[in-house]
Amino acid sequence: MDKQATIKDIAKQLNISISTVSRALRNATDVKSDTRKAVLALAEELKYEPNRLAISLRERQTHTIGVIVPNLDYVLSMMVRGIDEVALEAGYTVMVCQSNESFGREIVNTRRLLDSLVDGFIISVSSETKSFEHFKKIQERNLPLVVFDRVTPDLVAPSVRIDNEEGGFLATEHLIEQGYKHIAILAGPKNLGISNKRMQGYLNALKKYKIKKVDSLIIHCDFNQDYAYHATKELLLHKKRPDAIFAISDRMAIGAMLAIKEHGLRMPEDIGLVGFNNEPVTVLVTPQISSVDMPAFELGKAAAKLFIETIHNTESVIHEEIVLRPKLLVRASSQKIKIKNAK
Amino acid sequence: MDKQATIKDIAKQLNISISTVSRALRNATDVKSDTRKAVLALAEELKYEPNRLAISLRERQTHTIGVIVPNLDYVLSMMVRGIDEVALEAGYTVMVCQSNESFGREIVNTRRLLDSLVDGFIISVSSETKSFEHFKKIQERNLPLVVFDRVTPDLVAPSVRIDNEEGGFLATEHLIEQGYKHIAILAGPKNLGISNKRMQGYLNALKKYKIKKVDSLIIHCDFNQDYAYHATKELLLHKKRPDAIFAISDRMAIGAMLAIKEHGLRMPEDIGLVGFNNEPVTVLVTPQISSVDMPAFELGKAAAKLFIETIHNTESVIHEEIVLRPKLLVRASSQKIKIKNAK
DNA sequence: ATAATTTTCGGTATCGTTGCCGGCAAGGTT
DNA sequence: AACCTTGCCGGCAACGATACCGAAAATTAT
Repeated sequence: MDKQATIKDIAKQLNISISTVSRALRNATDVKSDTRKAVLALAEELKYEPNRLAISLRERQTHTIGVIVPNLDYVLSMMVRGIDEVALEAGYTVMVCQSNESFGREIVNTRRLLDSLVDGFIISVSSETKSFEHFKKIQERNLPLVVFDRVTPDLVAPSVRIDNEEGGFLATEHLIEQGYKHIAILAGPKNLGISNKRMQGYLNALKKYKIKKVDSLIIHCDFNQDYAYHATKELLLHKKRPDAIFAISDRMAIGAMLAIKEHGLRMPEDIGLVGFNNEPVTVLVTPQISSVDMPAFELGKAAAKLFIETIHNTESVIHEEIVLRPKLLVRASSQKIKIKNAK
Repeated sequence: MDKQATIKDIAKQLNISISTVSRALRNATDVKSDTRKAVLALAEELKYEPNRLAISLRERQTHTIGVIVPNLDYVLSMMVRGIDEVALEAGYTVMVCQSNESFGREIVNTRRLLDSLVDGFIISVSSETKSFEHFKKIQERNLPLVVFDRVTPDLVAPSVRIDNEEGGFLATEHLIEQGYKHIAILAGPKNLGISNKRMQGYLNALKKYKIKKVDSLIIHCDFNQDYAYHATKELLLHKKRPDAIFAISDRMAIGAMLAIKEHGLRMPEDIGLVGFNNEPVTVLVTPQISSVDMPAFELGKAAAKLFIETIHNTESVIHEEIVLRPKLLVRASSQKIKIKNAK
């Protein structure tokens, strides 16, 4: 049972030609119904399965999508699940690679997937990435490339993301409405578009409410809990410490929360906190953390749909840009003004 | 630039035969150094890349590993990262599929990966799975199959896991030593081996300390937070409620914690709690949850190493079984006896 | 019965690559 | 000078499948 049966085995056993067998298995025409029956019966018996490699080699497509993500945290793994869902439905298999937020690893992954002859890419770029040559190589080969979540203007491609600017705005406006005056922002690396957009929303909100932007309240640090923790500790030592923090990810919000607690401050009374992504952990900690909800699963599905669409319109290059709207979920960490008539 | 250059293009341009080009590119022997130089130069210029499909078709192997996991939560995504790490190093690319804890989905995934002609599988079975025919199909084709984390005796294959029995024992013994008397266990579905093993450890500890097993303290529920929450709520309504709970996963421990808090009980004074996996969330909640540490990344690496080993020893069927040892991390949720001279 | 048509099938090329074999020329050995 | 080695290269087959073309067989028309 070691070797898989091939079309040739069937042909030999039935004493007919290979081409006839092939036709009997796929094409409806050009084959007598008796022979077809015989072929199908034997194929069943031998557990014949067409060899995808051979077909792929001929057709020059593998029905495989290369997906590169910076990591597989809660949000991204939800997105991948969305991608998977749609891709499977459309007859595609997904190869997921993690870049671990490393530029070098991203290049290796791209190369590997190109080698594997995937039919195209769905990508979320690493936070370390500042050059996009490796992705442009994909486009030079005329392979479809969809960017999701972490979108950047440096890479022109169909994309799916949420409106990060609006998300940042919602979070900040909410803090302002709650009466916070000195609102800090924990942003990511300066080259990370997603971070810049959220910060732009933050700035827009300040402007709308005529609050002066204070540079020392704008912190750039790595996109993770530890850095956020240390950045917040420093922030709280300022002579005029912030009375609210908008962290552009929940991971960072958690880091901030730990620092705040260590500093003996109460949330939301002494300091307000809003995160981003609405990860499940936000409702597990005390106080629960307000967060901008990210429709991750839907976003993944949209990305895969856009990919399928792109691959079917190989001729007309479309550069669609899908933008989903985020919404703010207010929780204890930022609700200073108690609601009187709560439902 | 649409089509990738092939060996044939090089041959034509240099007016030499295809085989010579092939030899120039790989084999060191049998080709004049002048011609080799010319070939390499032209290959460089045309950005020649060997077509993996053609090679795979010939060699009958794709250098791809199919990985099927029930989900991509923290623990599993760490394991996948470990697998990825080792696989990449060894020249393999990984295709990750999520079964979403669904039996049907697992079958579809297996079939897809078999179709894609992966060289073998590294699998963690879904909690819903009771029949293993789809996996046995893999073995019938003589493809290497390594099972990790969720191992089951129904599927004979090389495997990597932690000693779940020991983990369960450590957790339970610790609770006993802290003076808890009525220790409940939140276990998973009855067909989930990983759960049964941890429960066996729990029973072993009870036996060692001559504590009678009470059936009403043994709860089977689905492997997630919600079910654990509801199960715990019920548990706490018993006339003789438990004074400690061992949850066989941190997710379930979180569910239990929520129910405990809602019930107005204090941890660790009124009730002790120990989880399993040592997910980061355990130190974010209040009180911090004691947990049995799972060396997830290492386990993933070990699984991939075992896979590589298996694939290189195709002749001698090895059924190695690697067991990593867990260790207990004691935190506030279960530390009733305060340590006097803490460091 | 013969011609015209339709059905059914086999042969061949192709996808891109490599392994095997055989051939030819240059150089070395008796 | 006849033989043998070695270096270098091209042709062919094969991996598994399908598309295309033309031919044989079967059917229909004349």
